[in-house]
Amino acid sequence: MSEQAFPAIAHLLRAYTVVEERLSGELSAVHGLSLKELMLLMFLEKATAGRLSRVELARCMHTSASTITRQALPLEKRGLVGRDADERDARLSYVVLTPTGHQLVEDARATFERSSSTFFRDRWTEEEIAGLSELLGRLTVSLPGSLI
Amino acid sequence: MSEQAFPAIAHLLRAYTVVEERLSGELSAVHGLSLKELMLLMFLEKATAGRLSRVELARCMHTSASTITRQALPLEKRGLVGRDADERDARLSYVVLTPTGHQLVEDARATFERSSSTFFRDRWTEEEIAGLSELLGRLTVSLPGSLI
DNA sequence: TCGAGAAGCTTGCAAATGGAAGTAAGGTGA
DNA sequence: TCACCTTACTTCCATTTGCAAGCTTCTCGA
Repeated sequence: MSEQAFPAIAHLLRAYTVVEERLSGELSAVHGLSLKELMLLMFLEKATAGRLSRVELARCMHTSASTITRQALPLEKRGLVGRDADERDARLSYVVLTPTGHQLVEDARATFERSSSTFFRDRWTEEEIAGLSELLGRLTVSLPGSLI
Repeated sequence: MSEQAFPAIAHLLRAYTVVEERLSGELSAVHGLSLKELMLLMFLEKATAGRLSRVELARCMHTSASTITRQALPLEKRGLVGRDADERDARLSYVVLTPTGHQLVEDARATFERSSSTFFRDRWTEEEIAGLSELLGRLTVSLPGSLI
């Protein structure tokens, strides 16, 4: 059993709350999007044809299907996503990125990137940031839902 | 602006959801505690005299005072924490760890440590885990609420 | 001493979320 | 073909949480 695992995980939990707080505030102020809404849109952008079924989205976001149903509703009302039916399987209803949504993702991603880099402004070399990214990526390498 | 900041933060967000999911499940099954409840108890254990006021706890947990009020209630009913008044300031009501609570924290911390180490079971050297811990610690070094 | 403002805590209300249940549709084996 | 099961999605209910409002107590300056 690792000696360093506990402090590493404890730091991860604390780092998350801080990162989530700052990113959410910035995104909400600049684009009127919550962090989770942007994540949803970015998963759509990354998907082929810019669309995913609701269960696929739930798996990407590590959340429940009912949450996706409700998170997509306000995005649909804002015209950022649409609703596509599958020709073969009438159970499926895809969430599809609209051109408006695509544009907003591009803008919000820039905000995300700018805000992300502020966490590392002081005393971080590019190699250290890349190292952190690589280590964190290894923690989740086998799981669905990567945006990278 | 850093090139690697975005992937690093994206990985951090994803790693958190996975870690939180597994830790919460394990702690809930073994000790009937949520992850946040255990964090609260561990902050008390770390504090001098095993007690903190509700606003101090809120700052440690990066949450609101009302949340602390409500999170402490079930712990109080289970006899894990008690309620202490301040002799000087009648506004303050400390949350104080009971002997029962202290024992449970010890047990649950062992579960936490064992579960934490499972994330690193494959292909991680002790140096890499320590490196990840150090980098994540640097992200939050200036903020309150460290358990380390 | 007294009044204004700040601080600590609790409560009411609204929003987000997960799980269970319900509905509709697809797949499968006899 | 047709029961039976599974899957996708939605809705209901309970839980968690933050913010605003309210109450009590403390502090500070006139």
